[in-house]
Amino acid sequence: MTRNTPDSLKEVIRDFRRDQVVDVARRLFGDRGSTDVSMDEIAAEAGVARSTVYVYFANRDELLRACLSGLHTQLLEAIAETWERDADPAHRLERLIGEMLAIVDDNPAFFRLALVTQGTVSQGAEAVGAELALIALDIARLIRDLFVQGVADGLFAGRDPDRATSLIGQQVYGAMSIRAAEPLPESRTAAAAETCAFILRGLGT
Amino acid sequence: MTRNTPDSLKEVIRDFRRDQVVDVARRLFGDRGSTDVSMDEIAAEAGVARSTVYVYFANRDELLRACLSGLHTQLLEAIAETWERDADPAHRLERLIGEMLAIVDDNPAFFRLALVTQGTVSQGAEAVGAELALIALDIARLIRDLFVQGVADGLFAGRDPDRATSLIGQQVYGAMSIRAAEPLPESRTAAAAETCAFILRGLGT
DNA sequence: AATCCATCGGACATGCTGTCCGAGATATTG
DNA sequence: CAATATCTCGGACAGCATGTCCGATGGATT
Repeated sequence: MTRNTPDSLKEVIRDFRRDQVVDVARRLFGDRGSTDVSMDEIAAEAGVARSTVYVYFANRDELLRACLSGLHTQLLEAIAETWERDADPAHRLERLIGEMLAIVDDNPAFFRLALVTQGTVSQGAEAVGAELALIALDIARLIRDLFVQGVADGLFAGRDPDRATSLIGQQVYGAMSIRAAEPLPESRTAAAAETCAFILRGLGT
Repeated sequence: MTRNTPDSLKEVIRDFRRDQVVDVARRLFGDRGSTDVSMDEIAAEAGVARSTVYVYFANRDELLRACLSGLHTQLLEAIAETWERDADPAHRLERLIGEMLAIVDDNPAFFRLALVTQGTVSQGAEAVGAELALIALDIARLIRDLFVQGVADGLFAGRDPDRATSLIGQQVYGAMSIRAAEPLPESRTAAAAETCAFILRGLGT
């Protein structure tokens, strides 16, 4: 048992330390565009001993998972912020796409990495895959709600919401992936508008 | 210099041996849904010594590249076969999408792997990325031609072909990626028809 | 002053990659 | 048959990374 420090404070400290390492790792992964960074290097860059990293993360995969988890919250926060501000489905869709693309632009290399890791490329990335699946689920839910509302508003033609969600999701997913791979992507707002218009035409009344 | 065997024959033999190993590797990668298979294992499964594998492939990455290269030719052959058979752009598009999805269905795990590797997840996967980029370029060219022809036929609204290609590519890319991740994808022809119809509406006149 | 605790730094076992080389098998050629 | 070229094998080896472990250190608490 801890003598003096209450457990809650201990957890705060722990989280702080973890974040410290995660930030460094994410930067290195992103810079290099690859998870191929040794734990030695991460530890050195973070200014801690390698063994200390293992105090906070059971292994490499858990560290990677923590990096992606940050992406998740970052995305959800960005969307939530603008979600309530505009009730019009068309605008919401455009905003949603814009925010997603913003995440990509924020760190293309790391995003590419995120997509990549989903497919389980390196050893035991199931945990990472699960993390990504959560994000995808959240987004899919948002898109589905948006579509249903759009149908009610007469913006979209009435069809199976799940199929529509799938089509929209495909387009957005593709747009993000391709943007992440592009060396010099076009203007984000233009790209978002274009993609949004395409979807509206494709599913419109 | 070779005494008896002509160089061309030597190359045939070499290619045959290479294919032998590539087939095994592709199967193992696919089965496991990960490139995390040791060279030992691949060699053992192929029934050759590990050192022999290194006679035919300089390193792991080259082996991986060879695996993806097979995917490339497989895809191009499948498309070429049906490409000339139908001149109508709408049908061509549906065929194209159908063929792409067929590739995915053929070995979802390996295709996921291919997508994944593109992003350079493991050490020195630039070569692999280049291989994938070639495929993407080929497909993009096909799509672009298709679009231009479609505009001439009055099927598509006239707009910047590059942007249109990008939008179509995004949709197809997304459809493939998501299908590869789906445990139980819907009927391939239905999916292809749906995606094609969506694109036609989105870009139609 | 005594004690706790996070961190350090390094040793260690394990596993994989890529290199190298001698031994043996096989087929070709004179 | 004998000589030779060529392929493959199997194992040794160095290098590097991961993950575990533990004694030493130094700062903070009581």
